[in-house]
Amino acid sequence: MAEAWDRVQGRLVEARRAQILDAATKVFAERGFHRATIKEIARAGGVADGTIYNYFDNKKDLLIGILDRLNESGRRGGHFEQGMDVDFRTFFVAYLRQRIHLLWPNYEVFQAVLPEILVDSELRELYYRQLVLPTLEIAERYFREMVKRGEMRDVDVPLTVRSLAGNVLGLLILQILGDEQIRSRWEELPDVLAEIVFRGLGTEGDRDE
Amino acid sequence: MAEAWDRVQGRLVEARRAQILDAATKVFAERGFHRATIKEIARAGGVADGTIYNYFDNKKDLLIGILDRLNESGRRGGHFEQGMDVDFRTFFVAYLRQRIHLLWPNYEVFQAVLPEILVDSELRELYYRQLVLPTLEIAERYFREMVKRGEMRDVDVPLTVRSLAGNVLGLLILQILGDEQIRSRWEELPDVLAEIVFRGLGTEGDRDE
Amino acid sequence: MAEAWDRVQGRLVEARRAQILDAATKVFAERGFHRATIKEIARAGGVADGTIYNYFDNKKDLLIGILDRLNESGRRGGHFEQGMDVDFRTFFVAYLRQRIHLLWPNYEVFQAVLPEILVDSELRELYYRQLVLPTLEIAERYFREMVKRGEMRDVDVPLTVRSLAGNVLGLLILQILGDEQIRSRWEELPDVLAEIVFRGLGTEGDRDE
Amino acid sequence: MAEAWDRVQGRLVEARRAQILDAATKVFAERGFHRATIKEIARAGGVADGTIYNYFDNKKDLLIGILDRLNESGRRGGHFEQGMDVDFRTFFVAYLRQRIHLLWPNYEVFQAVLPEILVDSELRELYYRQLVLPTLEIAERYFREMVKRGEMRDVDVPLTVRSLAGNVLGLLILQILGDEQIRSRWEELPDVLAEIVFRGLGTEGDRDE
DNA sequence: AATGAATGAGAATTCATTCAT
DNA sequence: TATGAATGAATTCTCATTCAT
Repeated sequence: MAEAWDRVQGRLVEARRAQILDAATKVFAERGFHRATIKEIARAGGVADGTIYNYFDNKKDLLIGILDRLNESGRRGGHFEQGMDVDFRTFFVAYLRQRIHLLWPNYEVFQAVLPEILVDSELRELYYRQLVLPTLEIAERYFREMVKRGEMRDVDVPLTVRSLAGNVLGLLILQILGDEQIRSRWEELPDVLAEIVFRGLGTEGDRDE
Repeated sequence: MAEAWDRVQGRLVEARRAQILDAATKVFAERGFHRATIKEIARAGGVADGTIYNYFDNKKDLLIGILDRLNESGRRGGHFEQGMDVDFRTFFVAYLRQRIHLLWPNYEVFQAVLPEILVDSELRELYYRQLVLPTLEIAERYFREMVKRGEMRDVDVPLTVRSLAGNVLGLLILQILGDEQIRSRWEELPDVLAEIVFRGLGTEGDRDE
Repeated sequence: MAEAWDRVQGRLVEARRAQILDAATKVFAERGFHRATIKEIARAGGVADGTIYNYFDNKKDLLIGILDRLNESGRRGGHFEQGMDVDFRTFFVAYLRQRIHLLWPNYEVFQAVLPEILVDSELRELYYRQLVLPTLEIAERYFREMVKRGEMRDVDVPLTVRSLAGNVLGLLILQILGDEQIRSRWEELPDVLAEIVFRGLGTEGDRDE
Repeated sequence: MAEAWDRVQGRLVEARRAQILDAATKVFAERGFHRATIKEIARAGGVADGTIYNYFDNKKDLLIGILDRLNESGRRGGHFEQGMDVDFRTFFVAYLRQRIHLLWPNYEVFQAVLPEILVDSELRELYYRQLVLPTLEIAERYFREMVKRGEMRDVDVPLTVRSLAGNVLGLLILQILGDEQIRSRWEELPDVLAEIVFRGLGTEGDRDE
């Protein structure tokens, strides 16, 4: 009995937390972390100011909450492990497509979270360790495997992986900055990136060096 | 006479503005725009709080001042126009190297400025229009010329250019996030990027499609 | 139920507003609008600084609040309409007495409010339109009626009315300036004013022109 | 020699003081004492901020300077002493006319000075003792003489004098408040006031009581 | 658990005054 | 004497957080 009650309670608490985090994400994205006020978030979430503090310790904790959800949704997204079976290029395009379709429709979450991450060393570490570094490491392992299998040239794996990750991150920022091309054509990005990465920019002559 | 005096005055004003902007850059990078207080900046710059307001209208104006300096130093940096004579790859690596050597030692300026840019639509537009878009457009013109000359494949110029710009921007952010690899090996980035872009990741087989 | 609660809330809000306005009136009168600080007003009202801003938008809004109360208390005061039945002089003295007994014990409110009104064009208009002009216009209508009825000479109604209003206003200012005679004998003012206005200063001879 | 030099110096100093006080009067009238800044006054007077402090101790001293000039110009204006020869009513109208023609064209000076006088007890006393009280006392003496000579009824001299002074003061304030009637018809005021004061408002019947 | 009024620390900004030139 | 840059005390206002109901 008590267990069942606890489970119901837990659900309610989770629902309320989610409701508040949704509101916080929205308001942070629109106004930025510092300009956003607890009052605004409370109103957006349909609760009272004080209620937020029943679920989160303080304002920054809301940001951490958003990061945690990002973390989870990242975990649920496709991973490099699944790409061991198909050939490299096929998988690479599929992975890029999946990532970009995960990021772009939610770029506001990043707009909400990234500025404060860049500014707060605690958040910076949290984000880097929990989200960025794991992804980089998985990619590195996958790339090394690909090199071993002869599906990829013997590139500098760490920097190459960072270049690719940075590429996506940088394009996301151009999107946030309001670039019209990216805003309207982001769905073409996976193919263009794959094209650059696999065929390079140069004409045939360049390949001979 | 009066002219000479005006010139001396102008120098003094410029020197004082620079002194304050240096301090602001430092403090913004360390603490973020919002956490940074005018008092801190004043102390860091060795002036009184009020003195800052003799040179800048308000706190945000300091950020705009930093952006303006960025704009100028960007103008002084090498440009694509200069690359019309040498072959594409040679120029590309040279250009990347120059850019990265301009950005990396000053990545704190970006750490100071970028978060607030992402959050403030006025700054966002200012930064995008004055710094990002012009660079993109010059690069596009250069790329089109290279395609016409047959030195580059007939790629999607706008998205390709944005991919490359985004790549650098994203790597800069990984640096800000504290990535150890980039922090210690950033000087190798131009060559690695060029390698990816010109030779691609794939083995010979990929090139035949 | 909800209604009842709203009513209770409304009462509490009104009480708190009144409490703050009382404090503001006191401090403004003692120190003047500009020298008065929010801190002083808060302390005088027994609330925290921030609480004031839960009830008023800004410092000037406090002054407007005081004016509004003045407006209301003015409305509750006796009016010329009530004087249509009795003869002119009887009513005039009664009206003067009532007005002066309303103003003098609260001359501090005017000391609080008038200086800033004279200086701020927005307040000036607010005060003139909401308090002065309506009174002048009602008086004008009444005077015209009295002229028509033959109870008053055919005087220049607008300027006469302004002269009488100005007379009271000017005496109030002499009171504020600390004039000892007025301070100690203000209760005699209605009769003295009526005497001047009805019998004039001159001896019988003057009346024949 | 030294004397002549001193005299020239004195003139220069007086001229500079006047120049600054003119500027201060203008700016105080436009913006009010507190909103007016030394910078504005300096600019309006064509001098540097610091120069003002070579002639006046502080900001309030500017106001006292304005009051002193008012005092002097008041002394130069016509006085009750001159009215001993002509009959009361003739003199009264002439005096009112002269006063009003002195005050109205310079009502801005009062707008500059009065609000702060009402608020600052030191200025209040200064103004009252140096300007108001002397005038009241001279008028009282004159009125008593008129009563003695049988040219005036045996009125309550102190309050009557204050009523008349207050009348003018109050009308001046209605002018400052922007009353259209007074603004456009102020030149008629002396006659209207005299009419009220000498003939009263009532019809013949009232005079018999 | 939810509420939202009250709190007061903290920050940006203003501006009278000083003083080195 | 005139200047005007520098100063920093003082003030308004904001808003995260608390807590009595």
